[in-house]
Amino acid sequence: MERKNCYRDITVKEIGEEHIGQTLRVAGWVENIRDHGGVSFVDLRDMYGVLQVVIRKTELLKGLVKETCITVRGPVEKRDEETWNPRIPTGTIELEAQEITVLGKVYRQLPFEIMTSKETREDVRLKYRYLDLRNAKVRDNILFRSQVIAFLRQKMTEMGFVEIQTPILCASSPEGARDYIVPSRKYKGKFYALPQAPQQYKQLLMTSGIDKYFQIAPCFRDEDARADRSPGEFYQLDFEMSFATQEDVFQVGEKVLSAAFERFAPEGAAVTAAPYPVISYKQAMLEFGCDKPDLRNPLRIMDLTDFFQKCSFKPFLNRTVRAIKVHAEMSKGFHEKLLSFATGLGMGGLGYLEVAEDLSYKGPIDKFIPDELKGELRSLGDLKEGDTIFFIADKEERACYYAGKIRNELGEKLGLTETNAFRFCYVNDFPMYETDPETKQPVFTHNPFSMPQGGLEALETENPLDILAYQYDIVCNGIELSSGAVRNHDIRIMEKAFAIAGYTKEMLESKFGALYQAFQFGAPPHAGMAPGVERMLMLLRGEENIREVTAFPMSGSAQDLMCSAPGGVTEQQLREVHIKVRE
RNA sequence: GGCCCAGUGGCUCAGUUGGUUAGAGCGCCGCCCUGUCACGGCGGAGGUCGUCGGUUCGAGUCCGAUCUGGGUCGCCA
Repeated sequence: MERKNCYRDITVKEIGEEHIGQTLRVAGWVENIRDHGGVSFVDLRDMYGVLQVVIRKTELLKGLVKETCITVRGPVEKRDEETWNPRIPTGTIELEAQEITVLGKVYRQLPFEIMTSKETREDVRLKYRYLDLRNAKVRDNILFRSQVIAFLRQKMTEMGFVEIQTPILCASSPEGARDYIVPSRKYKGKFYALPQAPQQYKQLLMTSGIDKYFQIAPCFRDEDARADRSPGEFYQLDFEMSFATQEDVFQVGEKVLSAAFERFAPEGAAVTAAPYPVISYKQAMLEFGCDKPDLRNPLRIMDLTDFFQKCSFKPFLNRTVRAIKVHAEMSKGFHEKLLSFATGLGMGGLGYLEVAEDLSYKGPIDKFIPDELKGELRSLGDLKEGDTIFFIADKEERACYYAGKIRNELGEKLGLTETNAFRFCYVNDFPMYETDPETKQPVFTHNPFSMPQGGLEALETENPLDILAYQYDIVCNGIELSSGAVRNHDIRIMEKAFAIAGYTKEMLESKFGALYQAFQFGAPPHAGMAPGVERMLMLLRGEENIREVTAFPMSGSAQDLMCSAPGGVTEQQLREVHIKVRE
């Protein structure tokens, strides 16, 4: 039991039938008042739960309204059995108030009702977030977040990782997202930047000889929001390991994520056990139509481009043809809805064939498939009686994209996609470079600090677009949880890699000076990743919006509606940092 | 920056083809009620319909602009 003081002897978490007969003091908020004239009931809420307070001395009700902060003293009593409330843990007891003291008075009408705050307009909730958080349903996500973060810390520490805080005020980095910048007072015209990720610091820690680093790291990016992406700041479970290969990182990632998901997933949820399936970027784009495969969906996309070049169906000639085989009952109405979904995406149509009992095909495309090729299609698609095979044809990139969308739609609408499951995989072998559509020159696809596969030799001899990077993502249920890479720790390979992307040695030296210098002094090979904390929490809680797992979120347009940030500053503050705001 | 949706008492929403004094539920205030637990009953207050401009005899409703919020594309190495 907590130490007693003038506010309370016990919390609602601790109080129980064992306290019946004792006179105790409890503190909290008035969640509800039910006034029956001679007797009244107050639901007293603290962080842990709700306790019914009975008031027989009517004068004690005076001054109480919903959400008044009070302390109550009186005997704990057993309720008559017919008045038990099975919906709360304290439902068999109540406290009879002998004395009530108001600790925090309510002076104004509340902007919304606490118990139903989630139904209120979001900007109003955010303006009064401290009231929104009084709602147990809202608050529980934040308490849950605390537990998950504590667990992740414990797990990483157990695995020998050292938590190290890296700077919040650091140098602006030219690559990546837009930086939040902070003007310097001491150096006129110079700026700090808030870190988009502790990327360079953690690599420098490896160079320092720290073997395994981690951090629940705040990251800041000045980009526009999405439902699953806060504008401004978010947290990553950032970690990095020396003398580590891709496989070593995979083992740590799957260990910590499976442990966390097994511990915190809803009752009965299936969680992928380590080791996770590893899917190459190329395979993901083919079989899933995107680089974020949702493995809850059993359907796979196949490529029938070559086959259809031998057939006479004109819309499929000189097109990439992807196909999805489904074994499920489908009504005419289902096909109509699916077709309108497809055309809604921009597709010209959605052909399909049904496999009949005698293994012949039913569908308008059948007559374009020569009889001698019908068997080939059957074996290519492993087609059986009752199967339906859908065809998606377009230019390669479109066909790939559409096939992915159709796969998702089929999986969901036919009920094939698992529910209450967390299906993880790694996606790896991302291309190192892609072509900039404007300049037609190679640019880094993802992280410029990744090690190219094949090292210096590949950079010197191969077409840059064919070079793969030791770059990988963790994907869960179609959501990218994390990116990571084996880093490029060799200064010569780095110079070459940046040269291909159009950076001179001088640019590399000036923009990434610290890494460039550090890697000249015996840098160890190292690798890591950084799963997003909010993404994990959203998955675990089934929340669609990142604000629901953040205590004090900004609005989508990057404002703190509660504290009015960003806000103006005084002329003096501006002068001190050498800034004049243009009208 | 583009596109889509929304904005009507404190909250959630209704409001027909442009036509009387803009309604409901919850909350709030007052009174009644000795076992409720989203208690119940009776009564009451509370709205320049986001803002500005236009069309019209007349605008919550139609048009234009703008602000705010949400979603999304761009963006997010």
